[in-house]
Amino acid sequence: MSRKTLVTCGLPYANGPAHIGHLRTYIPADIFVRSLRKQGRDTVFVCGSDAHGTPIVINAEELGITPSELVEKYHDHFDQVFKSLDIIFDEFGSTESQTNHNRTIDIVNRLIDNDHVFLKSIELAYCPTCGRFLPDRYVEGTCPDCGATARGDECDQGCGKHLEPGEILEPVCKICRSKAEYRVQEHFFFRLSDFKDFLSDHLDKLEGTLNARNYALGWINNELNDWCITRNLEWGVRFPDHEELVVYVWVDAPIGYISFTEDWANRHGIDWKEYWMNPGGDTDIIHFIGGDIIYHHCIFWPAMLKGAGYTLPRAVVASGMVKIGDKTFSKSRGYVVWVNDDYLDKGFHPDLLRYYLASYTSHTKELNFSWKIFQEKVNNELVGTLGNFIYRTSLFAYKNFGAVPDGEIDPEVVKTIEDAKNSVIESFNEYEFKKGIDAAMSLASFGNSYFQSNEPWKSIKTDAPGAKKTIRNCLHIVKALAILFEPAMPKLASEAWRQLGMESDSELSNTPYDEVTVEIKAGQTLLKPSMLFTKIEDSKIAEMERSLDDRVLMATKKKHVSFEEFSELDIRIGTIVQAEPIKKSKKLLKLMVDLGETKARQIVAGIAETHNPDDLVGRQVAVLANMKPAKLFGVESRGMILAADHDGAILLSPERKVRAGTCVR
RNA sequence: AGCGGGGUGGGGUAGUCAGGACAUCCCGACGGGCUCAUAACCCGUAGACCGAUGGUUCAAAUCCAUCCCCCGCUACCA
Repeated sequence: MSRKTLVTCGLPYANGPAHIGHLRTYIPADIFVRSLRKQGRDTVFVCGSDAHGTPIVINAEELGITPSELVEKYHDHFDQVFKSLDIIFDEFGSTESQTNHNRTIDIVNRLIDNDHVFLKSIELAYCPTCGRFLPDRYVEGTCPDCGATARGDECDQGCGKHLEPGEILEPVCKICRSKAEYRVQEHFFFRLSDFKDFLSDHLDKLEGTLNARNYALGWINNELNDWCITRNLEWGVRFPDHEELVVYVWVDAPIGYISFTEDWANRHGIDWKEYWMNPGGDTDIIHFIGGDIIYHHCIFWPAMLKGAGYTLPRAVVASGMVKIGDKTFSKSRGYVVWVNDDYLDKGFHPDLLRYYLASYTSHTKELNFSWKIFQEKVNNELVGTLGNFIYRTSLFAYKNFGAVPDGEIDPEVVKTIEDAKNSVIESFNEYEFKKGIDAAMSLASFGNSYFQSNEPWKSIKTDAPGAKKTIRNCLHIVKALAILFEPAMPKLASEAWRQLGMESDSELSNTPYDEVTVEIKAGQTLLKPSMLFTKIEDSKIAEMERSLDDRVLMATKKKHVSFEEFSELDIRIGTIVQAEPIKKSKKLLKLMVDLGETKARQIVAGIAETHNPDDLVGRQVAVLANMKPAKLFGVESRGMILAADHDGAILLSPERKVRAGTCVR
């Protein structure tokens, strides 16, 4: 009896649509699952919506709907997107479900019973203006450790450390921007510090990608802070016996992995405990996640499972982030490619995106999305190499024979297919998706080469049996290609399979890898071949690039201002009378500027990288004189020097010398 | 300045954890071939002292140390 495998994907947060960054995790996970099944492994694949947490509450409030309605909307959206891309979960649930609530309560109770939870009074940020406690990401302030601006429950911009409520200094309410205050509250804590030795052990054995393990190992060398696991919120899973508290979203979210398995198992009359309450049993749990939630999956989650007596994951596979034009994805700045609006709705085939995302670079590396490279990969690799080989072979066979001709299968072909198969299996099993796809692609290259060197178009006129043999070999390779490419491109591989006259489409996904060694049946009727892959036109790519540019432009576009509003700005010409660097600062200069006032103004300007202080003295520049005074590097600045912003600062000067203090309008 | 991610032929990228013989693949350049195929495909040529320096080793892109540069976020770009 073979081992059972449970594969999970990090839960999409149900408060916004899917972008291609999400897919970096889900597509490889789906490839992995399909590949396991092709090896005959008993595999379950679950995922679901992350439904709780404050952002959903706030978002729903703004839309005038209930959190539940909002969650349902995006849950359906993700469900549709995943299906469109052939990412097929056995269960796609929601952490809002009753099963998840029950499971969460069970685990929390077990943690309490096992003495891993304690009560403590802490100070919590409370916004007097909004009239509510501000959990997590609605508090902004300073990280107590590194001094960077920290938001939410982690110092996301600075040291990356997880922060407890109340740790952030100088809290500000992010919703209304007013100053928050700390109030004392009683909350429950999970004693993570108890698990240090256990985690050290666990991480040693943890499989998956190195980025996940190394990141986590780095953490457990430091002090492990206990986690506050309750929040003052209405929306979420009620903490046992405490009506006013809800468990922290990072407690009930991963528990979704369990409850989704439960729901799936119950539907199929299977005991879910075989997967989750059977430590040391014959089940492997593998988590696919984005690189941004490694801490939660490698530290917090295993400790929780251990503390509650559940089965631990065997592997954590963390994907690299997706960027656009070297910029981090950002909705607000327009750097985003939506799966529906920008891809599927534009008529692109889902398999092309699957191929591109999985084969562009290593799974753990950053992927810089580019329409241009997407086009290159599709046109050269998919169309030029794979598509062309399949098409030239099928068409030649169909036109000349109408069926699979007879002829001996070449030992060289057998060997090459066997090697490709082994390489594909091994690579996918090691989460090396690019490597696996490249191995399959090199079989297509071999096919082209084989076709070319055997010249069946010549031999058919002089040596019919020779031509038949060549074509049967090529068709045999096509069959192997369909099988090997099915995990990465299920739809197109199935189409190739169908055109070969193999059994029905749906069966390709159940066809084991080993089928590649079974010789294609001579005499099998071939269907009229059609082109599987078509080139993407330059104009289409130009259109996509333009729409991305437009979005960035829209995002940075400023609103109209009235003349009155403009008049609020006091812009004047000033003469620089003194300039000196600010110590310890690379970019800043301290300037004294004559604005026609009795005393020169002290202004700090970020132009040190482009301008030499000595060259500035005597120059006239445009100055925003009523800029609110601020301290930079401890130096007061009372104004702002205006400059064109292009590869550094290009100062604005009047056409000819004017009196200092002359108004600009 | 802090944190994170990178520096491999003209562009992109593999290989770095487990060090080894001509450094991978895609594009681009150049030359040839072929015509079954989606001007495709096949063959060949040129092009990289693997960011720098030092170390470990019989052997380093790969391990160690130091440094430089680029990108992202943040900070002090007022």
